[in-house]
Amino acid sequence: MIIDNNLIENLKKEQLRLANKLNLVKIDKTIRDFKLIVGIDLTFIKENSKEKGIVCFSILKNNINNIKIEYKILKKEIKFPYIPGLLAFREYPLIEKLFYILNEEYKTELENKEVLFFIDGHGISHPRTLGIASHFGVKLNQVSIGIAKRKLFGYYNENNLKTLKITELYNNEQKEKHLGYVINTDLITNRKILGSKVLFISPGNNIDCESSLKLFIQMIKNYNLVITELAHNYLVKIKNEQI
DNA sequence: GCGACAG
DNA sequence: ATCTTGTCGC
Ligand SMILES: [Mg+2]
Repeated sequence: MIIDNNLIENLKKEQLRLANKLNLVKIDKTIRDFKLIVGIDLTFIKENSKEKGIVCFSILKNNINNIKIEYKILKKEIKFPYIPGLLAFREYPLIEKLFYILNEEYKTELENKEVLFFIDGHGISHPRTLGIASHFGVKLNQVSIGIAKRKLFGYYNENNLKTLKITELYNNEQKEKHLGYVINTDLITNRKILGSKVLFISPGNNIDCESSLKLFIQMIKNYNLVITELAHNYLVKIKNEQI
């Protein structure tokens, strides 16, 4: 696929248009109040000299005294390249397809926003406050949070991260806009998460920074897992199996 | 012009 | 993200 500057500019405008619809609000619910927690990640393969993406939803079903995890995957050709800041245009179309399959099974829960989505990538911690987690949350009007392993955009205090194991991420040195948090995984667990010692947590949509952090930590404390990591590991597994 | 730059 | 051998640490 050939990407000219004109297309890039139009896609950036599309991001600004979607960013106007962001709804960054406090959520008083705890992690246990959500019927489902869904982790989203993708992997890529070459098949018949075509690049294909495989998306995985890891779905934690939180019934009373009964926690179950199931997986859904979908494979499709991907034509759009990876461009920093435009990740959603590569990965979101496939995510959306699997979302509509999920919607057949959990229509009510999704309509009532009783599903919490964690997406591998940034939320509002993005040059136009529209990382893939926000793109997803705005287009589908769902509650979403971004979990990224590396910084894309913003400023934070390295010393605070080192000493406090957590620090806030802002759009600039003047701290005009709070975009999320940078966490050293030592804060919550003694292991790396998704192969990383540092994670960037930011709101996708229908949630604010503080609630995003709260629910992320509650997920780890209550269920002893990071849901996007389950999706990631599942993809690694099926990739190794099919040869 | 140069560095930064999710997955 | 993917490719990919040896190598370091528990
Ligand atoms: Mg990923």
